[in-house]
Amino acid sequence: MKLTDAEWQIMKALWEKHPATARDVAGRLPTGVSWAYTTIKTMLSRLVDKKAVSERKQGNTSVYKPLITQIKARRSAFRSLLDQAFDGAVGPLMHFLVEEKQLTDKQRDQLIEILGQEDS
Amino acid sequence: MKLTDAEWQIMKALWEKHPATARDVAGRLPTGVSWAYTTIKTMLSRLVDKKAVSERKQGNTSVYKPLITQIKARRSAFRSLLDQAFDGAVGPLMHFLVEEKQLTDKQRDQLIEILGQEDS
DNA sequence: ATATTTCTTCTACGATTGTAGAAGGAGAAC
DNA sequence: GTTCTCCTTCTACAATCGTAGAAGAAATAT
Repeated sequence: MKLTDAEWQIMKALWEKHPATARDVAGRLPTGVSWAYTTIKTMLSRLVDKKAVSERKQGNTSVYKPLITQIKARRSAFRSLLDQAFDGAVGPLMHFLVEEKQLTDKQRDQLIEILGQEDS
Repeated sequence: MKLTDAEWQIMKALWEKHPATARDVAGRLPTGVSWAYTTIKTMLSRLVDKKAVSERKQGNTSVYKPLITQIKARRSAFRSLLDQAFDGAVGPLMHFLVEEKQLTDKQRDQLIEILGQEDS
């Protein structure tokens, strides 16, 4: 289940709060993303087609719920990145992170701590 | 510099060995990816347009070189994933990795080791 | 009842992506 | 010198993506 950039915006809004109407979604888009109401509806319809979202009529108005979890979407996006850019392996990614100093010292320490919590 | 899926394939071939002709690139695509020769040429042209690749005529034949490094492409892809799927922060990604058991024990230990090598 | 607002569905349209054929020039083989 | 082969450039075309207007139905407000 591969989501496009715009679809991620919609999904994020939906994960934050659902069920939600198109109007609700509009209200939860990050400031800076200001799509026409119908744009949001189009996106939602496409997501429904893809079975990423469910739609139910509440009177005259559609109410939407995510059908795929954020975890699942993350897994898929992560997999794609790994396969595409890091030879499909976590190792190269880790090297990248460390070498590129994408990790601040604080983050690194934090990470070590996380990793230390055996089976938390 | 955002690369598409197909463009990544071409770039990977080019990073592996360059300068390279379209024919060279063809020879280095993973088995399973079997594009028409002209498809590869089209991709290369688009990458030249994007200034991701340089093109130089060697007699009648074009010879290509990557203009952006793999590191740079990785950075960009990584950034996109982070912003899109992990609230733009490394922390959530790490949590994801650990919680999702995307890291095997061995990888985790390995990672801890990498992180331990202060300023390597 | 009428006017206004708010939804919905349908249709559209340019840009990008993946994929490749057609046509022609140039070098190589015979 | 004619035929192959290989390379180039141009053009194409369907699918997907980002974006949204038009038109009509329904609810709400006056």
